[in-house]
Amino acid sequence: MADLTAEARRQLAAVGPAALSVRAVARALGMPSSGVYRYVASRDELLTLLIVDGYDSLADRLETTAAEQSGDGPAARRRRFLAVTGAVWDWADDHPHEYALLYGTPVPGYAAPEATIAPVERLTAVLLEPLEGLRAAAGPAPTGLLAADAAAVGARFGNLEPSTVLAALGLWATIFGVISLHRFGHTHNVISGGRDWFVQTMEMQADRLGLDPRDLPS
Amino acid sequence: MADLTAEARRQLAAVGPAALSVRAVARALGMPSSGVYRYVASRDELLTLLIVDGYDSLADRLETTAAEQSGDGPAARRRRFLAVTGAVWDWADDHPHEYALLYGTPVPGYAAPEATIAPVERLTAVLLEPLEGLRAAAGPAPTGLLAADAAAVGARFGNLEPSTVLAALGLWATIFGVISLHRFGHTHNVISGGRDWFVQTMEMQADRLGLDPRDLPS
DNA sequence: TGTACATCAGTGAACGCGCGTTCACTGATGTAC
DNA sequence: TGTACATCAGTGAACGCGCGTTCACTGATGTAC
Repeated sequence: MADLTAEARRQLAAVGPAALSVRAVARALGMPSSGVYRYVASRDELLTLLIVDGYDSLADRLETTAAEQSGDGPAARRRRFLAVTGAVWDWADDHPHEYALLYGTPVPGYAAPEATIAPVERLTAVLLEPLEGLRAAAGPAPTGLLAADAAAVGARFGNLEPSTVLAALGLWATIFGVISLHRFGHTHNVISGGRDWFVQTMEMQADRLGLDPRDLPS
Repeated sequence: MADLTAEARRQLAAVGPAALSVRAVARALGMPSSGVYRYVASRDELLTLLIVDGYDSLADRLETTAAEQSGDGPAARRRRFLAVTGAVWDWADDHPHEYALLYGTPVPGYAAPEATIAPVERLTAVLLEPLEGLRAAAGPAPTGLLAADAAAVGARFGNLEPSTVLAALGLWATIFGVISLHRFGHTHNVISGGRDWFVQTMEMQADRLGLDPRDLPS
């Protein structure tokens, strides 16, 4: 079973989610294609396994990065914020097909299973943590339906204010927007240093969110 | 030929880019599958046609929206900015599969052809136009490799300052980040009113970019 | 310690499917003299 | 005005492919008495 997921991961990295086939995985395992069905009910279930696996891999990386940049002051929070967001970029760079599987076009007819909830929460938690306690300059409070959504998210993750949640949702979109535009080919002939763009955009976001800019190296 | 692209568009809207097949299009046209090859050299070329078509469709919509919101003052610019960005959301909402084709995972082994350059420039122009002349509060200037990129983009589209271009690139990422996260299923159980989120995020962006908030209806 | 039986990992053949693409062709339309 | 020829849109059969999935099975491993 471990061999199966390991091989599926390898195939995914090699050919991408769309071209991943049960038969190819079985072939690489030296097994008839039917053998895979002892472990997995369908191709969709195999993909689900890989999706959960991907979120876990990304969350692991971010948690490790956050732990390396621990500290309580505002400067440490800013440093951690930049390190963690940068780690998202780097993970996507190291795992382009996994990134596409998680954040690209969903496979048709596929509905995210419950199994993804837990690792996604880990992700959210580690991305939001540096923003805890922020109240200044985060921007306007959400209104309408969004106010309730923001309050719910804020309560679930470290008691963030609704205005901070709204700002954080914008940050969320910006992180994955920059990475997706880059990974999916929209920056060709526009931006030469993709990571520079990401980093400088994240610094802008840190300023916007009111993360302390003082006491930074260089 | 017009029938062909029209039918291909219809198929795309119905089944999505991944499932679009030469044979299905031919079938719908009451033609043997080989007939399509008189007009198109391969499935890839058909997809390219649809991509260019998609960009044109989106650019048309944005240009129309911009024209409806013409005017020169700062308030008009802000109104236009919000209308045009909102039109991106609405277009994606009306053409989910086209959106996925343009901004989702690229089809494997596919390289954007030159034919997409022109419509993408139209898009860029209409999105950047409301930002012309902005200098205040747009944020820091880009550094390193990105400075040259930003200068080039700024010169090509209405003489924007590098700092404005950097801010605009962040805007670009935010627009498509919000829409992609929403369209690709990441806001389930998080955000109930997708368009509200988009609109309020765009208002935040307008503030951030220094687009005049005065004189707005309500 | 030895036998009987159940469990379970893996086998191999087969199913039906739809796909992209090639190829030699037919028959109608249009043009040139 | 009439004939000869070229162009070209569309035809139909066939190619080889890899896919997901089912099904009845074999043979080894482990457990119970």
